[in-house]
Amino acid sequence: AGYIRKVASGFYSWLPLGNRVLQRVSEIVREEMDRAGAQEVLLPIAQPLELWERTGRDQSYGPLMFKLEDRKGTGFALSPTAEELITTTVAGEYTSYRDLPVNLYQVNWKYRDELRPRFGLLRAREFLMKDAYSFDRDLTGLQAAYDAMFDAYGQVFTRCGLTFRAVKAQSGEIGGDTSQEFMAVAAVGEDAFVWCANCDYAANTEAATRQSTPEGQTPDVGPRTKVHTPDLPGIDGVAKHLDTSADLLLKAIAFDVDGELGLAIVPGDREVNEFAIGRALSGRSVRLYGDADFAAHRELPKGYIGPDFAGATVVLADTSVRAPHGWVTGANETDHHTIDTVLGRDFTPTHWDEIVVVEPGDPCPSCSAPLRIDRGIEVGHVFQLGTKYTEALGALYTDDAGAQHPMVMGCYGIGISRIVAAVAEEHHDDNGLTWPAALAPYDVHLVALGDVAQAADSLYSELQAAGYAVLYDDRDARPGVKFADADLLGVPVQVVVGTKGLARGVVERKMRATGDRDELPLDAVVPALARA
RNA sequence: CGGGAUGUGGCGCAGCUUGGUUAGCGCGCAGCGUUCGGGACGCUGAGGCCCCGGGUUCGAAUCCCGGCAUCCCGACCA
Repeated sequence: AGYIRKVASGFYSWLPLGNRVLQRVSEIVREEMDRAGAQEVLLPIAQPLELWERTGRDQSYGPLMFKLEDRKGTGFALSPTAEELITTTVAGEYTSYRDLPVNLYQVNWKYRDELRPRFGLLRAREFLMKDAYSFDRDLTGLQAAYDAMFDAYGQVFTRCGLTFRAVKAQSGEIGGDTSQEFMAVAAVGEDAFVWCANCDYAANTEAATRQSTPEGQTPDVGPRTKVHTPDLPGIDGVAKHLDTSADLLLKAIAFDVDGELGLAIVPGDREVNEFAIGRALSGRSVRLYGDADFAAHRELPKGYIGPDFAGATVVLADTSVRAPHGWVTGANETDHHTIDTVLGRDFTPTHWDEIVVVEPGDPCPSCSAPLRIDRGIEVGHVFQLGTKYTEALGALYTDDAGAQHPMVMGCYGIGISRIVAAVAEEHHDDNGLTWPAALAPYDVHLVALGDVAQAADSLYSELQAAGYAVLYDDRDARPGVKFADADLLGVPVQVVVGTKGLARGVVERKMRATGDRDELPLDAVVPALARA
């Protein structure tokens, strides 16, 4: 429809129509940020690499950053986000408890050299983002700032016409503790999220958990018995060979925890959530074993590790392992499993938690109703960061007793260019776009048909004088072309001035989204539009 | 980074297997004419380093080698 044009993978030019939509989203965001008490700033996109070295994120962000050098060889990065720069800025400008709280935001281009840009604007390498950063004296202040931002975000997405859901999130690279994502519900979305139709629980798949299983009775089964299970790759093969089902097997997934061996124990039909292991062992560094780890630890019988493996210092079991079964598990010996393996008698986990990837139908952790999974586009994300950046970069304030403390920080992002794509995804039909009024590039699409220039010109002026943004199609083209183009561009209200109607003193109005049409008196178009 | 595919006027594509006239089609664009309320039609015309660099050959869009770019799946990441 001529809104954007691709320049390179992940880079887009915004043409006149697209730019107008982008500006409208930006203005909505600015209004809601200002209303929430934030102040707009504008930071440089090219930022000294030295700044990123101070928090170590030049390494952890690494290849995701576009880097460049000036003529003297000083390194810069194109901003993928701006925690470092805003924190040093605040450290230089605000020093007293009397200065806090403060909340600064900008609307600016961000750059991330994604491994695989895709889906047009949904995952671009250059994208317009609103990033806000709050600084408070303490956690109470942070919570208030976070809540205000959360509410403002809801306003923004509602005004943009998106169907969205706020979900509990994993913080990821940015760091910090509490965080929530705003997902625009869309089948093309890259992210799956879990939600409960019965209560307000919602979380992305990394953060989602199911209701825990209570402690059960000890099952009445015979002694643990070793069986020969050669050449049986995978859980299903073993289950079939032993004439049982995958959910009665236990997987023992090896992971590294601060250099020691950990095992994650889950039923054979479930996947381990690596993030959940990290949460369960909070404070410790966790990483699932890969091929290189098994190569370095020949003593591990890969594929045949049991929950009682002697070398493991941490045995973290999903609570569903409490179910009273005689489990089939690895025998800690290649080509062998054991049957009738019983919790408490044959193995004892050191830790319990919810560590499986949630699947549809699992019980909701807060109300036990069946959970559902949908896909969405992440259009916003709010974080409670704490003092990770303010300590590293020296953003301190002096309290009323003269003591210094790191400021308590939050950060809040909205993908503005991504919203444009998400709204287009939700608001279109076979003929083209059907913009919500708040985002449309124009309020009215005025179509002149035939020899009506005088009437159409004056109506155009009249509408503009009344404050409407009007797209005026006065081309010398056939009616069908004009109608089709008007539908394609998706301006919410079409006003058609034609010779037939003009003879009766009327123009036709068509609502793009619904297709509803009616006639308006030529001399009362503005008041009629105002009533709608 | 692994797998798959594609690069030919502004856009969408054919031609390549089997090398050989001025490289073709649709849309779009320009001029003229007829049309004119749901993507009209006729005539005329403009517009192409056939992704780039090597090579084979009398001759390469076509065959060979090496790059680059783009898209899709996955891994990864927000």
